[in-house]
Amino acid sequence: MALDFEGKEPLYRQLASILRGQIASGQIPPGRRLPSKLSIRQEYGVSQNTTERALQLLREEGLIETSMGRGLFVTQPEDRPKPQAGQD
Amino acid sequence: MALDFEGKEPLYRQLASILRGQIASGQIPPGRRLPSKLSIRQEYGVSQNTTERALQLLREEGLIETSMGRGLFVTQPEDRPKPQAGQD
DNA sequence: AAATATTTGTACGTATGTATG
DNA sequence: GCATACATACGTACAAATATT
Repeated sequence: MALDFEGKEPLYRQLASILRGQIASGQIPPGRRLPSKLSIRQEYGVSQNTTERALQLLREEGLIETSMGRGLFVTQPEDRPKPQAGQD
Repeated sequence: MALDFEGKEPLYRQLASILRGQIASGQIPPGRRLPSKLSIRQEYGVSQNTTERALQLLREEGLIETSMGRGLFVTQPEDRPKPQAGQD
């Protein structure tokens, strides 16, 4: 998956969608660590800010938890809140 | 109210708290427009980024709504979601 | 109608602090 | 002590929607 830099969908939302998909599909299973923010940034070619915003969305959705100095982790499904409307 | 630039509390949280207080106290009543992001930035001496993050918190809490090109508005209390824990 | 100003939204880059390994 | 990784914060630029002149 790659970002559409020309599209109207904001990059941080696109990035969030991609990562959300990887979590939903089990490609990155619960408890597993995600790539570091630096890796994500480099892989998708976006800024730290954009990466941060994307991750914050996932954090709000309860899909990931961040552990300072350790990394980003996929939450256990039973720990996730009920999804509200409008998260694609 | 002013920000404590030396304190350990992040500036964006401090700023959010101040604005939250102004809303809660009725100083800025429901339906009323808040100062623009530029004004906020200038008044408190923080960056756009920091202002944005503070406002995003309030947006998540349902205290404000933003209207592109128009401004930031205090939501009607009946439109706000039940407050979750940990919003000081 | 048209140009200008205001205001929010997105995005970049950079620097520094703090926690963990 | 050093490397890795997340967190906060700064400044800047431009796009998009709205309001004003």
